[in-house]
Amino acid sequence: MSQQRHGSTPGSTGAVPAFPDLPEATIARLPEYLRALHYLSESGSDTISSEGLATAAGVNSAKLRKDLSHLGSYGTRGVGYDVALLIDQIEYILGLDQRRAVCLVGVGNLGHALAGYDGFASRGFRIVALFDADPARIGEKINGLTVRHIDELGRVAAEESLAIGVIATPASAAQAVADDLVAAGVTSILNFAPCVLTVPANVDVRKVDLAIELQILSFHEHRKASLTALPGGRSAAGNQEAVGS
Amino acid sequence: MSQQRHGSTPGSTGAVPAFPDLPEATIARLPEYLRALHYLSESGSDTISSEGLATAAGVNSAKLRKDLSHLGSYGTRGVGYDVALLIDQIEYILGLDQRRAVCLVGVGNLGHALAGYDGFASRGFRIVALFDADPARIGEKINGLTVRHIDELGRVAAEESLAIGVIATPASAAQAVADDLVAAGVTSILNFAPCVLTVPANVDVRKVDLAIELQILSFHEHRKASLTALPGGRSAAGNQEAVGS
DNA sequence: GACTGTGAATTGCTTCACAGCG
DNA sequence: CGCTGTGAAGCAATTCACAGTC
Repeated sequence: MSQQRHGSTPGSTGAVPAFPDLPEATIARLPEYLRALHYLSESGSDTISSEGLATAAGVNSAKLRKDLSHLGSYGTRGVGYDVALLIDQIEYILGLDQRRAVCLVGVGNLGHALAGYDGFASRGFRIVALFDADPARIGEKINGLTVRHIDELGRVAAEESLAIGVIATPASAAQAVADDLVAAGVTSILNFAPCVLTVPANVDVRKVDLAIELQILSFHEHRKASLTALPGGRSAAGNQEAVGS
Repeated sequence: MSQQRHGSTPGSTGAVPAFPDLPEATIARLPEYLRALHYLSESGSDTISSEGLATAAGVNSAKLRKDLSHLGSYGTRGVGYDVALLIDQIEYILGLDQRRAVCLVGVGNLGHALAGYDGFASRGFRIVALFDADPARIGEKINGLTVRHIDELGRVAAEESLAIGVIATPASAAQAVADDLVAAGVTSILNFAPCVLTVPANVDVRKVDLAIELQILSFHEHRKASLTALPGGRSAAGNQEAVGS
């Protein structure tokens, strides 16, 4: 797949494709651009302007251009971006061409839904194993995968070169599961349990807390209500915010 | 991203408790502080230092103190914060004392899980209605609620003073559902569908895209892999990031 | 002495505005 | 002429460091 130069690390001797040093905020938006690009691609667009792509991704065009400029120069002045080329570039940067193996721990209410979510498979990931600690759940089949006991994690991780784990257990179990994942060599964790995880410095954790998202909206409701109660009732708009840090 | 400030309008005459003008970043962290405080409260702590609370919430103490200072002065120098008092304050600011009514549209795979998620009920919300467009799903009972046809949304919204809606439909249906919600008077939307929604300026949208979270982790995996392949193998740590904008 | 609250310094992100290219 | 790529300006969030308070 792609060749690639830019963003060489200070001491890089240039043999290995040095990894571009992207701002976190940009990284968090690349997946959204990718989604928009796939959509445009399916709609038959071969090229797209920064303005058009920005609209499809819900950002403004200056931000989009700056973000993409960090990846290198993949646009054509006077024309726009080549949709297919940009898709390849972003997928390469995100490491999606590798179809990473993901395991899911905790097959309760939410875990069940995640195990059956086809968005993972269609967007670059393979769920390769489901784990739970509850004996009653072991052996259950979900979407072609059998739920195994958490003790088997180490063995499966070795076989599948698991790098990403998803935690969908209750908060009380999450830290122990995170420890198990780390011990099994997992270096990225997506945590749905409402708690903070402690992990070694080389492990990345992202947290999604559904109640927190609602609470943030609740704040804005509260604010809007108190504003309309006031004299200068401006139409007072907050708007589309995407999750990401 | 929300453009546009909140907070007291220039001419506010101050009769109504003017709404504090909090930075977005602070707002997004308040729910996490609240969760940590409830945890500490259950563990029997009556007071907590900024250091202790920061650790429990996964942030550093300077940030926490600055965040809380925006709410007013609820700490005692030399001692720390009163846990119960701070819980009340944050719940008030977030508008959680009102136990807001929430409806959920789309009772598929993910919607099912959300409907059954007790974290909503336990953290300030009442799910009061479930909707779907698929006739086969109408009438189904989940967690004591009956799935209704989306056409009933307007009537239910009026009865329950619905302000928040959750969209868990496929992307193809999401915009139409958003339009219906807006028409029914909903002014805050939590969107799980992988697409950008267009809504009036007074409506807030937050988006959660599960595949995007994994893709961000995938990027970090890719980066870590390419770094360890390089000479100066720094221990290269990114770490705990919470979702929020 | 311990710990909060906060100005000042810093870092990072976004937006502007335009030069440069196709 | 249209549109990208980017320095420079502007803004927001984080961190520092310490004065103020209990």
